[in-house]
Amino acid sequence: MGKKLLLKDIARLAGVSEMTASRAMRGAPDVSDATKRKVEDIAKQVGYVPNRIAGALASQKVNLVGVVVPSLSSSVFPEVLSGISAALKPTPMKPVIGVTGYDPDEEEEVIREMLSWRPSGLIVAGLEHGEASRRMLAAADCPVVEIMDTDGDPVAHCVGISHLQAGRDMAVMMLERGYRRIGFIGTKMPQDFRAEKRLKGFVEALNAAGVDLAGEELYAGVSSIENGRRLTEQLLARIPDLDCIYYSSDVMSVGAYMHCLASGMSIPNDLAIAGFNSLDLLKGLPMTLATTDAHRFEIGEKAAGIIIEFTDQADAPCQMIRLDPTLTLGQSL
Amino acid sequence: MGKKLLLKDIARLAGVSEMTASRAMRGAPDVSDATKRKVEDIAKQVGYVPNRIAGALASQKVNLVGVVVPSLSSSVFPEVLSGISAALKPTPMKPVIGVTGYDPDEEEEVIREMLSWRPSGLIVAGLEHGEASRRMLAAADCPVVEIMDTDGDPVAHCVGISHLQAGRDMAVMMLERGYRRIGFIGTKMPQDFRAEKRLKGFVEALNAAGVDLAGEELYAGVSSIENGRRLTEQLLARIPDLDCIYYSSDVMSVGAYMHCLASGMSIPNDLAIAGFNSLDLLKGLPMTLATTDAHRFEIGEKAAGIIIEFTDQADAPCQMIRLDPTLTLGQSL
DNA sequence: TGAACTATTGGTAGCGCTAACGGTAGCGCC
DNA sequence: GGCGCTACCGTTAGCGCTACCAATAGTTCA
Repeated sequence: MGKKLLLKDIARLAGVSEMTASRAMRGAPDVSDATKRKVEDIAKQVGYVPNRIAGALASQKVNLVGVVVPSLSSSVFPEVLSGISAALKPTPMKPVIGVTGYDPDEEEEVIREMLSWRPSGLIVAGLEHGEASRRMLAAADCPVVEIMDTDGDPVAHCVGISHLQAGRDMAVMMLERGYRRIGFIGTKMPQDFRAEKRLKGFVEALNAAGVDLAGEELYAGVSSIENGRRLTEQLLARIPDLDCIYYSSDVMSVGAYMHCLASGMSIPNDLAIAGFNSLDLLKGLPMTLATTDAHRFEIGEKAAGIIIEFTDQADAPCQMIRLDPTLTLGQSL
Repeated sequence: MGKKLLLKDIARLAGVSEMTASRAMRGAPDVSDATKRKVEDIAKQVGYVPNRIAGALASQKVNLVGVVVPSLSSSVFPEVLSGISAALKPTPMKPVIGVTGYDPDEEEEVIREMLSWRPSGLIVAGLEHGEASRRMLAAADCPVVEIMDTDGDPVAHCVGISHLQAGRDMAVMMLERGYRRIGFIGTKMPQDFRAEKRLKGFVEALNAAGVDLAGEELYAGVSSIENGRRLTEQLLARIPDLDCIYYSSDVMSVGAYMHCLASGMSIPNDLAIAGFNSLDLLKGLPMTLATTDAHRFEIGEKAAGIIIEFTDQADAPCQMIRLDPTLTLGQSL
């Protein structure tokens, strides 16, 4: 184990002042090439790793961007993260991930934790937060971006799609294709506000056409193929004449597909299905399933872009970027 | 935006010294309940968020555990993370995730970045690292745990399974079931050392029984159902008499299943398949597929346990925890 | 030649918080 | 009263680094 190398140690070894060593390490200007090389060589040789805690405190700069998401287990947020990473690549900033597990209290704690490190920016999924969380976000002295969703009242900048719209679009599409006995299956339902909004928009558009939602299964647990399959079976047992089901996630609609495969039902003749998110999972299936692309990568990219643009521009007017959900019909509708 | 509230501000507002306010905020002892409550109330009221950078520098304590993984897009590492989070729950430590994208240079940078924050511990996936990375890990003045894999020469503590063994076990199983024309399909193949080890053990055990690997597809891209399907088709086109294929991942074997569904092949009669990792993805399929459970959650738990156990016990002897890969036969072999 | 520059280096003073220790008050006890 | 407690609170001195200015040497130019 190391014996705690400090900047002053490598300064001494290099025969320069601490200040010069610091400049050399950071690639700051005003250091001769020779000195810089010497310092760097010595640092590498002895395995010096600068203490950023001290550096950050002294410079009042932390090149980290907090990213607060509810979950990493589906590929939804990892893809948003890819977008963020891609956009941050040419800058010195790095993303730091916090996971809330769809729990508002946990979210509050994660946000507090993030802000306590005084990041250069904060990206938070969703518009729904506890009172304390909202206050912290509003009072943060770094740019804050709320992502994924634009239906609501953002505290700060905002990049996302309208999930109400996504739900409406899907309803219209299903009605157009002639379905009338339509159901909905969702997971994480009290907690996943975006799925709830899709359902709301969906039902709204159905009603506008004089059609009622024929039935729904709302499940508190996670999305999975298994649950998709089980809940589909369950809903069909309750309401056998359904001709179409809208799922809160592609993972669930794949489960439905599996149910149909296993029980010999034909899609879309016996049952039409549609999911949400345009997950990779859908690619490679023998049949393409209807879904909606929420532009996750792009959301991440644009959110990071806002952080980059607004660093040290504290009270700039808040931006709102609304992307269009893109519906794919597939062969399942 | 806030006007930069400092501890001294809330101390003044509460009519106590900075030190007392600090103790109250942190729940340190030697503060009367009345004072503590007063300080906390004021802090909450004005929305004070402590500056942990300063706190960490002063106390030389950072309650963060770095976790360095190659990817978040499959559910492999998120589940390891769950295990880590679960184990850290009762402690004040929190995980911080770094993603390398299977790139050694990126890994070096991520490790350096992590260590520069002086975390309480570091968990790194894999045993293969660049020279500089190894040096940093060896010199780190916090416990370091390498996870997933035990076949190699750990720098530090180590928790994982033997992938050689996993490969061997699967070969033995396939031979037992009577397959002789056996192929392998893998992704991320030069970079994913663990998949490579499984292949090595697999081929070794086949050879030991006098059987040669009948063919293989090694693909540099990512695992996906789509790629599993495509590569299966490709391999079968090249070597039509294969009766069994071992995949580097369950995602890929599901792709194979899709290929069989789409082309009317019967599993395991026309083709037997097996994957790896016992992903959730497999649950809910009309047929259970052979796989091996690598105990990802448990690996995360045990790794975090080591960090907890060895904090401030710098030069303790390195532990090595080897879990047993658990093979599930399913209906596909 | 000397003033005015540029390029490079060093010293000083914190950044915002906490460890460590030093008080002070209140109590019980002999 | 004095001693030894316990409970609480304050003062001092940094943590390891960097911003900011001053200083020095080497050049250029009028």
